Amino acid sequence: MSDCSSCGVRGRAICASLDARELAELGRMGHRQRVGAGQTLLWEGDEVPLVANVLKGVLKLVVAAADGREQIVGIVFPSDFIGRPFGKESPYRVTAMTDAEVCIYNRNSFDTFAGSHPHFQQKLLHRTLDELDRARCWMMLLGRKSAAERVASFLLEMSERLPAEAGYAAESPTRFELPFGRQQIADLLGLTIETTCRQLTRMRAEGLVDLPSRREVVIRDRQAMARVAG
Amino acid sequence: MSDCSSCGVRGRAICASLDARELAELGRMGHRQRVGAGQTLLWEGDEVPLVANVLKGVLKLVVAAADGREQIVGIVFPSDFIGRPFGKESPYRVTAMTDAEVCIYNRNSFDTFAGSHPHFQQKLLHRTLDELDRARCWMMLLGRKSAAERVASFLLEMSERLPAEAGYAAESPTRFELPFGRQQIADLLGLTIETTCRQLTRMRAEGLVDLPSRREVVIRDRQAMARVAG
DNA sequence: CGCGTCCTTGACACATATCAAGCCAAGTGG
DNA sequence: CCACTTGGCTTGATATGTGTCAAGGACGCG
Repeated sequence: MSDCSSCGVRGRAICASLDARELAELGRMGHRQRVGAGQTLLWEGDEVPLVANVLKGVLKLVVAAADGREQIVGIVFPSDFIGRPFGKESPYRVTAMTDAEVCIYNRNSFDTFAGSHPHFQQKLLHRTLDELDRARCWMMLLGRKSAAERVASFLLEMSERLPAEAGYAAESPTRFELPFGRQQIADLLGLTIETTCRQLTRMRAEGLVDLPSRREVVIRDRQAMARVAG
Repeated sequence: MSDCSSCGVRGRAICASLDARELAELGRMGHRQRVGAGQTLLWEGDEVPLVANVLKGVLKLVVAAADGREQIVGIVFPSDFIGRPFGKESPYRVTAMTDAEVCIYNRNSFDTFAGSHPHFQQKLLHRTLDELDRARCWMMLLGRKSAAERVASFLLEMSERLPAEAGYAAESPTRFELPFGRQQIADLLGLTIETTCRQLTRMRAEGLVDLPSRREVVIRDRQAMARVAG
């Protein structure tokens, strides 16, 4: 059982639509859990019926082929929702990219709760629609964009979606720290690690970005970057 | 105002969750409309607030870049739902691939109706979740699969999703007619028309498929095809 | 029959993958 | 504090799959 009143994402997660009594009811059904970086919370085709809210950290949704190729099909941040409500098994793996903390619910109880709280379900629908839009834009990137365009698009999207860290400006920060390494950028962009790397090097050489350390990025010319993103 | 009782997809579309009284209410809000092949129902960034159900025909959802490159990010069949409820503009274009017929609703009225009919909204959520899963699997295809794998995956998916035409077996038909031409297959797979074409020719030469006419497909070796699909 | 559109095939170019080495930073143990 | 190791990153050389450009073929339609 979770103490929702102390929850860091209270107000941003789907739970925001609940009043005190409802929140208590849902809280009794869920519990917090830590997930270490690299640990997998949910396997594709998993029987385990669970859904969750992200409290802390960043997780990836991965579709893997039999031969080991991987494509990251989504990234979830604090206050985002994880899982496949309503009986279907998850078609993708959910793995933590950083140390994370999630609030887990049994899917059946969650489904029942959602079914009897329309406002809550509506929130879930909103989120799912937004996710769908994002996924579809990403399909354009994967299907039609060049390596340079992909990397530029990626950096711009990250600069907007990454939760502002302490010390960085909140709105469209120009400097941010990626929660993952080169291979994972490649898996996200549908490229190899080498191509990804070369593009980053080139962009640094051209003065578009600065890369102070492995995971830090400074966008030096946002406009030019947007032009490259296509 | 539509006559829902005579609707061809009554029972399969989201409206299936409604009783007679509710159906009448929704019916008063909607009206049928024909959309000719090639005609665009909805433009990306469109202000027109509408959503719709597909009654007949096949439509594509397209994301286009400034330079003309296009990526099809979804295909909708009869009983499928079109549009972006809850205030956001559609991020993609919706164009008919065949002569089609849709049942159109004003988005605001639709939102209000959905908000007050939880069962209906739940159906919408189910559909959206399914769409999202499908989109994510497609991302794997676009990001990581070879041309041969893409074409094979495409043919298999079409053989399952294409509404069975008269004269064809209903379940996973081996013979079917594509509702679109080579360029559109290419836009769907993130390939050029030439590459798509060559792969089809190769598969025919290898005896995997038969292509009796431009739009007809016969899968001759489903298992081998699945193996190629990766 | 002639015309237009879509499809197919071919030759070639090029972007990205692949293979292989080396580099760098952080950690570990002496 | 300094070798040494390790894992991730970067760079280079080369291969290859897919795109591009161009021509020809098939089909449908007036």
